Amino acid sequence: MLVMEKQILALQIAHILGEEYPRNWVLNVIEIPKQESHGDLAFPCFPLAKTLRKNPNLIAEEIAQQIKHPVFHKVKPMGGYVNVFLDQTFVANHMLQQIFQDPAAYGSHEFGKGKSIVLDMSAPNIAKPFSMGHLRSTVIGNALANLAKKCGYETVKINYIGDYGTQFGKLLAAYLKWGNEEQLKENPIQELTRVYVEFHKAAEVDPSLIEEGRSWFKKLEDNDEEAVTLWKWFKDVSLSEFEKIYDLLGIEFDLTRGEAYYNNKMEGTIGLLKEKGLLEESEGAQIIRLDEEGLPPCLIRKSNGTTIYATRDLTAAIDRQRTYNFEEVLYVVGQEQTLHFQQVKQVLKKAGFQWAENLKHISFGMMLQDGKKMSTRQGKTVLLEQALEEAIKQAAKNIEEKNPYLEDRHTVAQQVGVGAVIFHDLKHDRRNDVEFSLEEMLTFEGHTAPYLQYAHARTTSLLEKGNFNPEEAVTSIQSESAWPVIKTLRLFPEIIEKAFKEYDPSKMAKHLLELAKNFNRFYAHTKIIGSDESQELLTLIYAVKLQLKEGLSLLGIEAPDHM
RNA sequence: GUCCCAGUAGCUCAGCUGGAUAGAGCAACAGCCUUCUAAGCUGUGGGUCGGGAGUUCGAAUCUCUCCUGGGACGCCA
Repeated sequence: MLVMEKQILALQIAHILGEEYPRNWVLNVIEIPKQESHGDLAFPCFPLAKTLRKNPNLIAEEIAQQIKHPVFHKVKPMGGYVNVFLDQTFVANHMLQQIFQDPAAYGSHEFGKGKSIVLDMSAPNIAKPFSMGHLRSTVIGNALANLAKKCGYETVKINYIGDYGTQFGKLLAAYLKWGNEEQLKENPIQELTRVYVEFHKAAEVDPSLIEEGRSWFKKLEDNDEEAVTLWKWFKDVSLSEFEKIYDLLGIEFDLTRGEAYYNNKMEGTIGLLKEKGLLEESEGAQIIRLDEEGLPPCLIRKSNGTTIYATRDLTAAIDRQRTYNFEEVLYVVGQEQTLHFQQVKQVLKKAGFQWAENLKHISFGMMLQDGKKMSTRQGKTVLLEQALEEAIKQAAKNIEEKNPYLEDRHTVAQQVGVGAVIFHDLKHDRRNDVEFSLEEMLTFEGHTAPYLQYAHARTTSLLEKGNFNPEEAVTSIQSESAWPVIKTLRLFPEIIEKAFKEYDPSKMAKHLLELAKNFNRFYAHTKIIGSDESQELLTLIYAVKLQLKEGLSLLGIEAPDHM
C-alpha cells in the first residue's frame, strides 16, 4: 500500500509519458527529496532524456505543466526534476480521518491473512548464562513476530532451547570432575559456567578430555541414568533462570521446546535420508554431499553413532511443517551459522521437500567485546541480567532527579530501563556486529527508547492538560509548522510493510525517532494549548501518541504515560 | 588456503533496487526553563564515503582489484 499522492502522481506522469513508461516504472522512480525546499515528492527526468532526445529541464517543464490534482498544491520544474509540493491541509485531513476511523487498524495490512509464520528465536543454552548475544535473537524475533501479526499473519514463536549435544557431555564430565554440589544449589548457572570454563582450560593441556565429553554425550543419548538425572536437573534450574529474564523483557513464547524433544524422531529422519539415497559413509560418519550446491558436506551422524545439530534441525523443520503448515519459518540465529542453515535447506530440498525454500535464516551480527566474539568457553560474556539491572537502576535515578513525585516509579523505571536495552539493539541494522558498551546502553538521550518514551509522555501530558476527547477530533489542520509531523505520521503503514518484508525492525526504530524528533521540534516552537487551533493540534498530538505507542509496542517496548 | 560479511565525522551509526549541496546521535563548544515534562530545543566546528581502476549524463550506492577487520569452513550449536 503506497501513499495516495504517490500513486496519483505516478498515474498522471505515466499518462503524460505514454505506454512506454508504465505506472509501476514511474512509481519506482519517484523519490522523496532530501531537502525540504525541493518539495514533498520529486520525479527525476534524466532517464527520459535519451529516448525522448530532449533536455531533462525541458521534459520537467512539460510534465509539470500538465499535472493537476487537489492533493498537489504546487508543481515546479527544477534542474531536471519535477518537484511536487502537497496541499498540506488536504493531506492532513485525509490521514487524520483515516486514523480516527479505526485507530487500532492504522498501519495494519491484510496480505498475511490466513498464513502462518513460525519463528525460531531466543534459544539460550541450558547451564549457560543468558548472554547479550541471546538478547539479539530474542528481541529481533519478538519484533518480527509483532510486525508479522500487524500484517495479518498468524505467528508461532518457538523458543528452541539448546539442551542437547556434545557440549552437555562436556558439561557432565566437567561437573563430575570439578563440580561442587553446594555451590550448584546456591547459584546454579554460575557454578555450571565455572566448571565449563575449567573444562576448556584443562582440555587445552589434555585433549583426551574432549573425547571424554563426547562419550558422556553418548551416555546421555543411551539414557544412562546418572547422565540423564544430572542433565534434567541442569535443565530445570536453567529454565527458571531464563523465565526471570523473559518476564523482565515482557516476552512470551507460544512454545518452549528443547532440542532433546527430537531425540526419538531423528532415526526417522536418518531413515528417510537413507531411503532417498542421500547418505554416504565417510571416515566412519554418515554425511550428505552437497557438491552440486557448492557447499561442504553436511554431517548427519558422527562416527561414534551419535547425532548432530544438523540432524536435529532437519527433524525439527519437518515436524514444524507438518504441525503448522507454515508459509515461512524464520530462524533468528547469528550469522556464524549461515553455512549450517544453507546446508539444512539444501538437504531438505534434495530430499524433495519443496517448502524448504521457505526456510529463512534471519541472521544477525555478533555482540562483540573489544572487537572480538564473546565466548562462554573463555568465560568472557556479559550477562544480560546485569545489563538490565543497571539500566533499571539508571532509569530510577533519573526519575529521582527529574520527576521525584511520579506515581508508580518502580514500574516506569523498569519500562524505561528495559526499553533502553531493547531499543539499543533494535535500532541497528540486524546484520551489523554490535560492539557491546554498557555505557552506550545506559545513555537515555538522543537515539534511544527513553527519547521516544519521553515524547510519548509529553503527548499524554498535553492531551490531559487540553482535556482532549477523541470523539471531538477536528482533522482539518492549517498549521504549517505541523507539516513535518504530519508527513512522518503518514509513512507508518509503509514502514510496517517494509520492516516486515525485509525482516528489519530497525526500519521501525528509525521511523519512530524521526516522528519523535519532528514532534519535539513542533512542541518546542508552537504553542498548542490555548492557541486558536488548539483542538486541531491536539487531534494531531493524539495521532502522534497513538503511533508512538503502537510503534514501540511493535518493537516490544512499553510507553508509560508519565515519566 | 577457500567462501561470506563489513570498512562513511573523534566515537556509534543512517543513507546502498545509482540521482539535486553526504545525514543523525554521542562527545566538544555556545545559547534556551516566571510559558504545554530541559530524558527536550536552537546553533557552531568536524568527512580524500578504506585505496585504486571501470560502467554511467550522474557512483557512498553497481563491477573488478588491492588493503584492513571479523566470521565460517565434517565429528560444537
